[in-house]
Amino acid sequence: MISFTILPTPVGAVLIAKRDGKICTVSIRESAADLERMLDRRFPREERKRDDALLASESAVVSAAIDGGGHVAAPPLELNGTPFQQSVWMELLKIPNGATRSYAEIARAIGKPKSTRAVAQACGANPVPVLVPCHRVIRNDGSLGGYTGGIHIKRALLRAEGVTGF
DNA sequence: CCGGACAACATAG
DNA sequence: CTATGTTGTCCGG
Repeated sequence: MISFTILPTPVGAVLIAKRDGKICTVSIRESAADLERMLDRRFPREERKRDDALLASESAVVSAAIDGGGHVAAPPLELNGTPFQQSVWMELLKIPNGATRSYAEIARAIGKPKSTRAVAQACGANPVPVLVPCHRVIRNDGSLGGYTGGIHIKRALLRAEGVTGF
């Protein structure tokens, strides 16, 4: 059973889904309809129910994070993935609000300095964007790199955190 | 500065 | 096994 909520934000419609008391998905799309479709793909044959009240506190955290300045502790996350992906996501959680890292730095941090590109893939596979700050990972040369759903979202998130120079 | 070639690697199909 | 990608480095223009 998946409980979810949808909230409007400056970067688009955001869906937050919870299962067994932990956040399993955060998704940013143009419209609520796109989000519903995303749920169909990611959780086929899984009972889903919208419950805004249940996800009220999480909504506040995500909204604060998107607007910047939010410093509420991240809620429990359900991070299912390969061992490699999990190590990358754990590393991303260590990046302070307003700071950035390069893909190469993350690769070094997890002990696999040559896996920079694989790190980028793991970022793209992050099921919980915003809460796991994959948007704080940029290129070595200072350019933004890419972002699932569009770099405009990545730009907006970074700018909201006060990151400059891009 | 800009484009092209290529190395390196986890994942998906 | 092959293709791909949120990279990085090197080499010519």
